[in-house]
Order: sequence, then structure tokens, then C-alpha cells
Amino acid sequence: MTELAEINDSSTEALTLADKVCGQLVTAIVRGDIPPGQKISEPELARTYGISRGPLREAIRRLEGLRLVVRIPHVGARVVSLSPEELIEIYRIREALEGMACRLAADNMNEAEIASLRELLYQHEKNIEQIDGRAYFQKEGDLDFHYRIVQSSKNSKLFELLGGELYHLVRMYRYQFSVSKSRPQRALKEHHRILDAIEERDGELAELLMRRHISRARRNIEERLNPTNKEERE
Amino acid sequence: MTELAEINDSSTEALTLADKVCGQLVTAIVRGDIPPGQKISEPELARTYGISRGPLREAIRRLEGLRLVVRIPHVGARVVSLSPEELIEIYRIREALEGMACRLAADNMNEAEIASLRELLYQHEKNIEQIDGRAYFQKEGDLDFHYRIVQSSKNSKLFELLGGELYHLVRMYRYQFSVSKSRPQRALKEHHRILDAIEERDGELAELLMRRHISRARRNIEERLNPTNKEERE
DNA sequence: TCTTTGTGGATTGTCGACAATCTTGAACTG
DNA sequence: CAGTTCAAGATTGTCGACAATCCACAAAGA
Repeated sequence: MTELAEINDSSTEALTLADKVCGQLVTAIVRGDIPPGQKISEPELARTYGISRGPLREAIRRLEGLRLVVRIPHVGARVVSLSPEELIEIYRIREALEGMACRLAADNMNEAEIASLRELLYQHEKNIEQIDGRAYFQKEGDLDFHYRIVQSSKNSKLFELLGGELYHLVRMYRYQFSVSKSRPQRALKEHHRILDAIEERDGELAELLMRRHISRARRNIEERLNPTNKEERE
Repeated sequence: MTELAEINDSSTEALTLADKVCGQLVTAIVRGDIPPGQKISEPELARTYGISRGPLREAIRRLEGLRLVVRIPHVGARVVSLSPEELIEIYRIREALEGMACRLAADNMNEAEIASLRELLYQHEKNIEQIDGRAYFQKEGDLDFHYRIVQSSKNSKLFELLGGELYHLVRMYRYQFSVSKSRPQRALKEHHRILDAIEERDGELAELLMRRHISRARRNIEERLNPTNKEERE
């Protein structure tokens, strides 16, 4: 977990209470400490985090913007619970957007960034070998790769979209379904190929490979959720 | 302006004050009543809308999530001011996402929706003929068309993304640069063609046409912002 | 017994006041 | 005269209390 932090606990910054608690809530929700569908009680949470209800409410409003909670006026907020369909939808969106990001990254990524990203992949390789069975770090590691590609696309709006709401939802899903360790070696190989294409400034190929990569992950999920009927729409 | 309302004033609903003011602020910002870059003073706005600072702050937090304001802790919030580059970025994202939405819409739109959308286009036609010069309604009208396509894609996450933050920014741009009346007839023709493709359930063609449509709009903007250097990257 | 209604409790929404921080302008010094 | 420091004012952040709304459960009636 490197830049993925973004909004996180352990903040010695000049952040406001609401921002700090918002970050803590994000990680709590993503990790499943607050399970999907659970009601969010303002008084209870306020006591838990030792703050007043004012900042807490602002934090919840921000979580709403991140699509991590759903709020109903005069009733309360609940942690979002992704349906399988919505999860697939997200992956289809990622396919389109990250494919685009990859193409842009091939144009805009500088040598240092490429080298640094390659280094990251080598570290993932070591992690996979070491912990083997429970590919725990790989989970966030994979997202790190994707995150940095998007970042290197130098398209700030794309970065906001993918790095903002979509990634938190994907992270949440990964933690809770613990889908990973499914195919770390293969995924890593695909990452290397994608980076190869970027290094050669072949944006078209990079986009194609990234789309395939995410598409495979999506089909992987679809099979896992629908183990019976093997024939998909294509 | 039909469904585009979404969050709006004139709400007799059981909405909370914060939600109502949030909607009012959205339209105020989109229409330029609060110009880009302007500082948002909490006490002043609270007096203006006749509410306390509490709900107002929550509304601002939501605007932050919609990317309509940028907030700096302990300093304050400012209305976002889009750079030309960011605007182009948004159009590139729309190209990818709405293209995808169009493909999905070709599969998932039912006959009634298609007929209704066709009707909308006829109304636009009449509007254009009537007011001719100042194609005012067409501005929101165009967005209505796009909005409904996205809606009919039946991909809820896609709808959230495009209907949420991206559209408000596009609407804001349209109002402020008043770029429209540029090519209403041509745009309308393209809309009809897109709908034709959807009617024939030709998702591939529908996607292609939508991408071209948005791409043209983007190039239109690029020329307007960079009138001198005619040679673009392609 | 099932439905309906009403009341009690709890939760959400709103407000005004206080504390912490930033900004601005003037006074002071080199 | 330029640059720095500091203090006053204003603004943002936080809190606790009150009002409005919803929910659950119990009691009454059909």
C-alpha cells in the first residue's frame, strides 16, 4: 500500500477532524470492519471516534459522495452493499477507462516512472514467492499497479474518477470476497506485458492488453459468482 | 430540462435543508451565478439562504464530492474553475464512457424508450427552428439526449458516474462559455443517426457514432480555445 | 387472531455559541 | 523604502442542546 493511501488514518497533517474520521471510515468500510448493509449510527460512531456529531455528519456526507454509503433523509445511512451485477458493471467501466488511461500513459509516462513501476512489479514477484498461498499483499499490490498507471496517464479527471470512488469500491470487494490469490502469477505476467507496451510507446497495444487484463478479471468474477452456467453472453 | 433536474430547487419533498440548498447551489454554480474561482463564504451564504451554517457545510461537502467546489482545510471552499485542458479531458472520458453506454443502450433499451427519445428529438427540432439564432434550449436539450441514453444503458454505475459529477461540469461549461448554437442542426442529425443505430440494435455502430459525435464536439472546443494552431495531434 | 392506531424512545436534522486557525493591514526595524 | 513581525478581525472548525421525524411495540377494536 503506497500511494493508495490518499485519504487515510495516521494523519499528522492539518486536516480537519471530519477529514480524518472520513479516512478512517473509508478504510474501516473497505476492510469490512463495518460490514456492507450495516446501519451507521451517528451517536455510536461519534462516541467511538471521540468526536461530536457535527464533523461526523460531514464525514458521512463525503462517504456518500464516494458511493461507500447510501443515505436516506430522516432515516439514516447504511454501508453500501454491492450486488454482483454492480460489481460487473464496475469492471466494465474500468475496462473502458483504464484502457484509455493505459493508452495515455504510453504517451505521457517518463522513463523514471516506468523504471519505478517495473521495480514495483519485481517487488510483487518477491512477495508472491514468499507468502505464496495467501497472496495478501498482492491484492493491494495489483491495485497499486493500476493506480500508478492511471496516475501516469496525466489525465487529472480520469485520475479523480478512477482513484476516487471506483477504486474504493473495488478495494472493498477484494477484501470482502477475498477473491484474490486466484491468479497472481498470471496477473503479474500480464502487468509486465502491459508495461512492456508502455515502454515501447505502443499505446494501442497497451490499451488492448489492459482491456484484456481487466476483462479476464471480470470473467473470473463472473464464473465465481455464477459457477453453474458456463456459457456467457459471448 | 426534464430528468436532468435530479437535485434541484422547488422541492416539496421530504428533503433535508442541506439537500435543498445543495441543489440550489448546484444550479447557481452551473449557471454561473456564482462564478468560477469565487470564494464561498459560509456566513454569507447561510444568510442568503436563511439557514444555519451546519446544513450549509454539509451541502458544501457534497458539492466537493460533485467536483463543483474545491476546499482547502482551514481556508475555505472555492468554485472550481475548469482549465481548458481539464475540459478536453472530460470530453475524452465522455467519449469512452458514453460510447460504451450507447452500445449497452442498443441492447437494453425497450421500444417505448426509443419512441420517447425520438419524440424528444422532434421537439428539439422544433425548438431549433423557432428560436433559431440563440439555440438556448438546445444546450440543455443536447444533454437531455445524452442523459437518457446513459440512463437507458441500464448500467447503474455508469449512470451514477456520468449523471453525477461529469454532467454537472459539462453543463457548467456550456452555460459559461456559451459554446452552443455552434452546430445545432448537425448535432441533431447525429443524434437521429445514433438513435437509428440503437433502433436497429446495432450496438457497435451506435458506439462508433456516439464516439464520433462527442469527438467532434471536443475538436470543436479545441479549435475555439486554440484558434491559431490548426494542426492537432492527429 | 389480525389489523390499526397511538405512544414512547431513539435517531436524525438544525441551531447558536465557543475555540482554533488563517488573513490582512499597520507598525516597526534594518 | 523594503521587508518582517505582530495583532486585530474575520472565517473555519467543533461542540452541546433543542426540534422534527421516524420506528417499534403495545394496546384497543373489528
